[in-house]
Amino acid sequence: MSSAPRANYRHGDLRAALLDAGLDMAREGGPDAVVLREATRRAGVSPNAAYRHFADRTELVEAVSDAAQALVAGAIEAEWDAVPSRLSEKEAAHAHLAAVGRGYLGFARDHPGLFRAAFTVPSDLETALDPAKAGPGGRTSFQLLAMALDGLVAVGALPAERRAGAEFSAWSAVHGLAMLVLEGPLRNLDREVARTAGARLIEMVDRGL
Amino acid sequence: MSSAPRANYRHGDLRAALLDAGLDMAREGGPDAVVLREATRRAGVSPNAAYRHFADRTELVEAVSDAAQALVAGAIEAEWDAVPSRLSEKEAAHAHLAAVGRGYLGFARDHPGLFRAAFTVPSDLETALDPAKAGPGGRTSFQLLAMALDGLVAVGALPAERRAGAEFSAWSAVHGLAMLVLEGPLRNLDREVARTAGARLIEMVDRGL
DNA sequence: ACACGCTTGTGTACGCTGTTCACAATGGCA
DNA sequence: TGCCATTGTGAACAGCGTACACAAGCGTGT
Repeated sequence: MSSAPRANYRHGDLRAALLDAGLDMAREGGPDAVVLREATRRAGVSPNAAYRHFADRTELVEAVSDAAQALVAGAIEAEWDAVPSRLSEKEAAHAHLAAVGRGYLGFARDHPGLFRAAFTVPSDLETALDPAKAGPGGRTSFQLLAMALDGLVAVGALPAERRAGAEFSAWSAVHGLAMLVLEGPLRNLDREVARTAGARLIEMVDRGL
Repeated sequence: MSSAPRANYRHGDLRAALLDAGLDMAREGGPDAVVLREATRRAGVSPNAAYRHFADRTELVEAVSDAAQALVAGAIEAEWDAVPSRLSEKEAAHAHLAAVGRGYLGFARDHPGLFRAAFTVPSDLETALDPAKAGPGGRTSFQLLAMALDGLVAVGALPAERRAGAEFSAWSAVHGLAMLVLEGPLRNLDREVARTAGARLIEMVDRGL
């Protein structure tokens, strides 16, 4: 933010500034566009200063990824909360699953660079509960998906014996569409077509799980 | 192949040699590992020689991508051909769809670098019919998927009104799992778990399309 | 047969990247 | 007040993609 040449030798919160710059770059060009030197430049600091806060370029990218994942979780939460409250239990359960899918795909559409930074980078499932990746509501996108699936089981819309591993199937479906459209062979797919493809995909998941 | 310092000033087929080197690098580290200078080094040639055959690094990577897509198509064809011939029409149609999914996921598992090079790179759907991306049987993976879906419609296993755009849903599902496991948050998923997740995913697609 | 000229490979150079090492400023704590 | 761990700086290196000018080889027309 403050691009004025700082008075002090010390920066104040360089780590945050670098992460911020990294997020900006990821927004514009995905994880590969996160370049360490440029981040230090934007923070008004010499290149090597970064190494006091990140061991590596990859460590910076990972921090950016975590932050981006938190943004995704926030987008999903927003869709979740927008589900009308006057639905039957069963309708609500289906609606929540669809909301998770819509939130995921919507974020991918609206913030392609951040989306790719979030999910195309080292950071395994073991740490899917890491609060750093959670949204304002304190839940990660993975946890939100799991909640939706539990809801389906609770109302009898999903047989309990098919619950195990259902996250993987549902997640794969939306993630695949997002990747195909963002950086894959569906890159040039018409925006509106992509949108309806998303809707149809979510139907498939709901029906097929 | 011939690493002996060539006698001639001319190389013979430098383009093929560069592409070959590129494929090797992609095999080991995905599309990002395809580095132009290293390719020329492996071909025993000066860095700039590459520019006589590829305008860009990205053009080299695209050539590698096309070749990798052809390999994927070949893997899918192999699974397709392995479907037992003594099945009922209906069983065969389902089996062919599953074969396409298995071939896709199997290739991703066995050749992660090439898979990513194939599908995570510029090259839009418009050119999905490009023979350069076809397997030995002359069909691209996209065409094979379409054939499987047509087969389902033909035997009445898929309502005709749901046929349109079904490629996107089916493709998204398998592609998503592959990407999550290869370079996403499911990176460290146990190999066997990933395998059963793939099987379950294919069931979901078959049921939900 | 020979010279012309297009194609293909070479050499040098530039700016960019990530990263290392030795050094300097700073501020909190004894 | 003086020490010292922390945080920033400066210079340097190798590797990358790429541009420009030049050289070697081959095909062709006369």
